[in-house]
Amino acid sequence: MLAMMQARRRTVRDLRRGNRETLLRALFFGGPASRHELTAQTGLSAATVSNVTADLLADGVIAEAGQVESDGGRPRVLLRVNPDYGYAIGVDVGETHVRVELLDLGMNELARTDYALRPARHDVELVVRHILAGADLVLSEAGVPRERVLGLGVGVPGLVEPGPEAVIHAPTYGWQGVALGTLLRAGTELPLFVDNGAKTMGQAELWFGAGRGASTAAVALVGSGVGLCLVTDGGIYRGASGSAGEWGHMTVAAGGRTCRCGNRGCLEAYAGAEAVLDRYRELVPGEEGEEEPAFAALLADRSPEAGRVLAETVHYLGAGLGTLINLLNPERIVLGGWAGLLLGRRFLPEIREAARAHSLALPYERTGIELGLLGPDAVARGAATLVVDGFLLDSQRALQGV
Amino acid sequence: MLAMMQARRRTVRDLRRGNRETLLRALFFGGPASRHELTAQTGLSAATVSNVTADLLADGVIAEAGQVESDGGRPRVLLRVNPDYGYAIGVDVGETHVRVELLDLGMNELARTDYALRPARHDVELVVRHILAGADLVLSEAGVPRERVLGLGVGVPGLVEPGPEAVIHAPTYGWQGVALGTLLRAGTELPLFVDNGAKTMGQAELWFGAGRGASTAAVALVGSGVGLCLVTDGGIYRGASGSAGEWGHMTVAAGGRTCRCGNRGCLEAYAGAEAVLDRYRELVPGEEGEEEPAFAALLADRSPEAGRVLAETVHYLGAGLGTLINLLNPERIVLGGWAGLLLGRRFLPEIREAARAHSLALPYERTGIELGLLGPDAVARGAATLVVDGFLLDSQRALQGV
DNA sequence: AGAGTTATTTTACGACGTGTACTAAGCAGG
DNA sequence: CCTGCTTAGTACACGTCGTAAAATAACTCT
Repeated sequence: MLAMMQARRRTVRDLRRGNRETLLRALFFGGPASRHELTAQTGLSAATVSNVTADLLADGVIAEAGQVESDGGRPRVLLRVNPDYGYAIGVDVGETHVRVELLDLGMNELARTDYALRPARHDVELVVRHILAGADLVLSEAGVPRERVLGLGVGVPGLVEPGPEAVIHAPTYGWQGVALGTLLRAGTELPLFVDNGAKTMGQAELWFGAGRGASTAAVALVGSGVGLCLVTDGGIYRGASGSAGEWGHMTVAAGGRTCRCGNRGCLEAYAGAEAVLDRYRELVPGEEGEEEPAFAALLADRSPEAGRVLAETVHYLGAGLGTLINLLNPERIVLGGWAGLLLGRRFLPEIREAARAHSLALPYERTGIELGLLGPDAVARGAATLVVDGFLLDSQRALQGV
Repeated sequence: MLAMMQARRRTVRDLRRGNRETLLRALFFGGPASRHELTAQTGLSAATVSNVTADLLADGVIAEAGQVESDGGRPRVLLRVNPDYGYAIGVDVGETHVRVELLDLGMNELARTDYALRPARHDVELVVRHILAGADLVLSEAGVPRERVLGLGVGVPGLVEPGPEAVIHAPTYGWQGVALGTLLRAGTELPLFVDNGAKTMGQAELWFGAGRGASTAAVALVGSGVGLCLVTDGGIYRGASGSAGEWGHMTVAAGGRTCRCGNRGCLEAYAGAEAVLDRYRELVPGEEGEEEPAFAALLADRSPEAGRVLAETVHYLGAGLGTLINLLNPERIVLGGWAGLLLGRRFLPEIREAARAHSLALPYERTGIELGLLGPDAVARGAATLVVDGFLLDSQRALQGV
């Protein structure tokens, strides 16, 4: 019922909040800008820009940043987001480590710390302790007072149900219905933002990487497994219960190989690094070693067996990408994740060709397929962007309750 | 750049427009309601409801609709959308006919007409003439003056690029870059809304059928081919260039059967009625007849061959649905289209089971898979809803220019 | 120093939504 | 018939908002 009714703007004060947000986003993404430029960028009148920026200045959210000389007129005063107004903590709960980063509002990294995770031992309590200890550590290391922290963002594997409990289902970790939000809440007062790691990485690429400027995109995270972040209208698309983007388990070969999820013919069973290495070892038996070096070695291997496995991988990846293109008609697709980047660096033209072969001509032409530009920090960085996004949405309330 | 900046509310008048829209949608979808009920439904204050409804009443957009007795107080005055404020024309350009319907704002059908299309002869000029003649006919038949028509909605097959030209690419029809919008514009002044038929059907199911109340949904149109309407935030999702939802050509069996699109392993090559019949005829040779009776006969056929073909169809359909569930995490999936309804009536439990087998447990559980509730008129009816949606969005401007 | 130019801010104004007080319109009971 | 009582809807004063126009600020150029 409520569905098609949509927009729920109410009072005239929402207007102010919205325009404040618009201006702040323009400054955050558009770098330093003068009030004059802001009127052009936002479509607001000069008076409103002046008015709202005065508020933002008074609150300390933005600051003046020098002037720009003019050729015969009053010089423009540049404005920018005050990097020290607040800070965001981003956490990446990965397969082999928990990484904690502290960023200011200029997205400068102030401190970081890493905790190694023994493979296949992902005790939830331990991870929670790492996150909380890491947050304490980076804050004290950078000398940032806790009350200026806008929040703690966490990128985790698996399905995350939105809400304060942030219930996680990550079979690979043995996490079944883990309420990470509740567990973290017991140890910190900070606002929490928990989401799937592919989604946080996706927002990082969208804001600062290969997804810049796209309002409709898909960011693929190909690592040991396969994840995805769907972007619609410039924001992460989460679906009805937060699990949208489970690309890795789409069926690309009905009745095909068995996936670790139990089904058959999943994309992940063909394109995930673990599965690729499995397929290779079926052809050329060898001992199991660490995944990343083994995958790199496979890419360097010029044997026909390696070539066959990789060609197959590209083929199925293309099928998966083609389905994304057909189904979602994205403006851009970003290929990321450590395995995705390794594959892409060598095979991007082939991957594009495979995607073309598995999609309709028109949407394919409208889609740019690019490699991710952010390194291995993208997940933690993206987790911090969740925090920052909340701040941009309502900068007035952000630090009030603390 | 502009992507993450989003909301662009500007002036205080947008507020009014938005609240007017909210109220009007509440009345359109929530049936007759008193002002008092509207305050609860919309969250607006009683004063604003009174104020805005006064505007709407003055404009004739809504009307009073009797009273409701009370148990000891002033009785409520019911308000409803004035069905005769404006009218919408919906057109379905189908495989075998062009259907034109005239609806009032109460979504009552006032008139309709059909033009048969000889199969495989879909001359664009002819279709345009049918549409224009049909519009004239239904208007004169119902005695509706042209200046009270809110627009002409058309559901067509294939990819539709948004914009006034409404360029269509429908290989099955031999339509390559046909600017239907331009062609229609030459023959009528009415506001035009051209979109893919699966999308129009989807919005019809969303508004009045099995999709009611869902804000995230996928409506599948399984006919001779396979189409889809994706719904996000209660509205049709179109992607970057309008072609989102090309579900029929997703790869479900990499390297599998050749599809009429030229690729291999497309869902449509397994689940579209044409392909199903082809597969059956490979097992049991027979002459080609009309598709719908042949498909119905196949469903009635209890031979092992028929059973095998149908089981396979259900299997692949389930793979396609499972991918939708994984990727989009919809609240609801509606199975429609003539072949989809025939299949679903007999095999809905099996289809659900196949979808379950091809998706992750959690999102599957959150998704309701239902049969479409609207009959063969859904495409035309949905085309009219495009018009109505435009009216609800800005009822003030809707009939002004005419 | 004065004219010219461009960037902000101030001012006056009209539009909006809200809360409060008020009016309208019924019922129950004497 | 009249007196409370209840509920629905409206009028009005108020504070907020964004805007256009006018004013001011802060430069450059001559």
